[in-house]
Amino acid sequence: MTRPKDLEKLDRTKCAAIRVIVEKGYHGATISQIAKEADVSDGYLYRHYANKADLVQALFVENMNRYHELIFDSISTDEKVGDILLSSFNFLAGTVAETPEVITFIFMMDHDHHFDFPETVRKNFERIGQMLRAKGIQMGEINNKRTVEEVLAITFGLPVKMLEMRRKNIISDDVLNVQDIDSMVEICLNALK
Amino acid sequence: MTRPKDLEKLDRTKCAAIRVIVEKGYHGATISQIAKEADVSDGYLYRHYANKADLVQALFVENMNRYHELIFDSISTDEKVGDILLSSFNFLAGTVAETPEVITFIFMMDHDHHFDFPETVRKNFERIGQMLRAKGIQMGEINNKRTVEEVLAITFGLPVKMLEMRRKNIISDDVLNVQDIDSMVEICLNALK
Amino acid sequence: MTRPKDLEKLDRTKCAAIRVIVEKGYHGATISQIAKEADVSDGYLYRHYANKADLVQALFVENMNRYHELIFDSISTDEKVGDILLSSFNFLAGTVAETPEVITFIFMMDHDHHFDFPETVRKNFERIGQMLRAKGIQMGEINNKRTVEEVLAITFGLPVKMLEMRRKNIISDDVLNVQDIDSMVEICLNALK
Amino acid sequence: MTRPKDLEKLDRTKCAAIRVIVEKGYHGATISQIAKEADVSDGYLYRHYANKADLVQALFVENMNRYHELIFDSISTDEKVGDILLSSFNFLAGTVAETPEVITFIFMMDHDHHFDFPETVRKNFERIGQMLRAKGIQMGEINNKRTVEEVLAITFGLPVKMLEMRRKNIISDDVLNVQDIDSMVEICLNALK
DNA sequence: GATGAATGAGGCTTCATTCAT
DNA sequence: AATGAATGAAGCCTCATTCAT
Repeated sequence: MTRPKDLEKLDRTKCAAIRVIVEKGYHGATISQIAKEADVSDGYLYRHYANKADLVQALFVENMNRYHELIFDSISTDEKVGDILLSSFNFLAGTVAETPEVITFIFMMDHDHHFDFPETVRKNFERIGQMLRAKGIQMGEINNKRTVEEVLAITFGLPVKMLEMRRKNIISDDVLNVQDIDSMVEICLNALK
Repeated sequence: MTRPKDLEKLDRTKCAAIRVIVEKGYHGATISQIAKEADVSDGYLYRHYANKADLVQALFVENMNRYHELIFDSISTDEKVGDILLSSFNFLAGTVAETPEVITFIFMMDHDHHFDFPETVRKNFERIGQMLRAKGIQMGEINNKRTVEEVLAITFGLPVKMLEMRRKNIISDDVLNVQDIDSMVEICLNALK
Repeated sequence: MTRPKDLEKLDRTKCAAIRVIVEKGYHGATISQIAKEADVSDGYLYRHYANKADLVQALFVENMNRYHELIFDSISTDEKVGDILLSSFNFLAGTVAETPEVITFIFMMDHDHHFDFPETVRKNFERIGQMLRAKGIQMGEINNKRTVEEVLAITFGLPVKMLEMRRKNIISDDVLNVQDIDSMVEICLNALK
Repeated sequence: MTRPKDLEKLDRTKCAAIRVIVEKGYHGATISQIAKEADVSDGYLYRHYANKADLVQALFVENMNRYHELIFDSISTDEKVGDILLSSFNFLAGTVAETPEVITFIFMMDHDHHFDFPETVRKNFERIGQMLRAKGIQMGEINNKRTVEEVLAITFGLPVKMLEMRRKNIISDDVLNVQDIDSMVEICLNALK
């Protein structure tokens, strides 16, 4: 698509898109409302994304990549899986604190059965699962009975689910604190054994 | 009193609704297609449900209640949390085998941020969480540091996430077998400690 | 598409469609304006035609078939090509007098390079050309050097062009009279020799 | 004074415009695509033509004038209508061979009911019709019963129709050869008698 | 009760045109 | 003069909902 002349304008649009999608859902969010909230014309969106689906895909990939880069970094520097989980959960908690819409947006798309999950993101997930499992087994943190699938469900799916439950106020609606994060790490490490 | 003939008709409609919603998503599913698949008129749906959202709510509540009843039964008869989890996972696996759409439907609605989660279902979840936690602590299966929220995330959210990952073929696409279920029980019990 | 309950309503819509298309052109004509002129909802059109292009195709086929049926009838009853041409031109002139939009509509579509000319209509044209040529050669009215293509250009294209020139007021804007028709027959017969 | 460089640029634009319009139709052709194909900016077009309609008008007039000049030349030098028709058809056939888009473009505009036919072109046509008729009657080639309208329909409309039928592959899709041209002259002369 | 034809608001998307650079 | 990013009006089409039969 077209290279934006005004980067701030495109950023405004991306934020507005995520905000509106989180508020109204993928189908509930309209291009017009996103444009309006970003103080941009409807047509502007189509100069940067081919269509609504493409816009959402791009936002998803961009934000997932940010998270996956952090995980890859952590995997390459940290010795123990516990430390990697700590980095991961801190990142998630930090994002929840700063831009909660972004995390919710990721959750929404991740759980939307009709969202076309991008292959690159899927591949990164698989690699992370394999690397975590290998390192965990080596360091005695993961039972080698655990499959890659289970490792991912425990280390990504479970925390995500807990954040989502918070957001939905199913039980409590407090913000995540340090103790919550330690608790999540402990739970995950237990589950992996 | 509903006549048998009519009950069969309504059942056809419910099944068609779940089938179409799972296939196309909430917004992708149209009243016309549901009616067509059920061999029923569009108007018929509006004689039983106020509107599309109401139809989905009713289907969700009906199916969740079926599951919650089983859990309540299990809680009142089984001694250990491990046995309750086994019942729960067997029920889920059985439903996946018989009518996979139903489980997928539940997942979809549970994760749809814009689905108006029914209060009765929420209440049941909370009670189940409290009862499981109490029993688990009493039987030495659950660390009393675990909150109700965490107990629910571990015993319901995690297995659900794993079933969903299977369905999405993130890592593997085999059907759940006995070993998978035992594995899930083990993971959950570990996580609860 | 759906069988109409109200035939008069569908007719109103067809007439309005042709009227608006002739007035504004295919692209200039909007579904909304057609619906408005027919005193019908926008959605009504989509219950009978898949989309705008389909609507136009259907109208074209319907009207061309009416003309082609007359020609086939005339071919099977009349001895001479001159008589067939007379029938044809009288039909065209009659239609111009009663519902001039219909003829103009046909002309417009026939000359629109981007109109997807229906195969059935094309086939009928080809058959008519072959039959006319055969009969004309047999009756000594057509030089057997004339190809089917030329016969069609002379017997259909030329009169159509003349009607169109009238409509465009290139030279004169009178209505066609008996003398004009005789003149057209004479010109065509000369050209075919 | 326009600079050579700029003239070449404008020519590129004109050719691209005709090419794209022929390929996509008037409404299907977008200013952006024309500009892109001409390797020119969108805005450039608006520095030479007031708007899209004006661009098309100008292209039409320019090309029609080229044709009409030839006809006027031929009328002033050739004795017989048959020779003028030969010149005309040779010119048309030559253009079809060299730049078929130009002829198709003329056809398209000539038959587009919503193209605002330029008065100057209309006037030239009328004059040509009158001159041809006068000369034809004087030389015994045209029956004086033929109106100007008919003369034009026969000498311009009919050949144009035949070229168009070729292009549409209604019957045959060969290129025009010398024999076809002779045939067209013969048909026209017959029709004029 | 049941039907399904009809409605029309509202969504996505296109593209001629403008104007700051 | 030339550019091309940005605009926003307007079009096509969908589909939840209604209501006369």
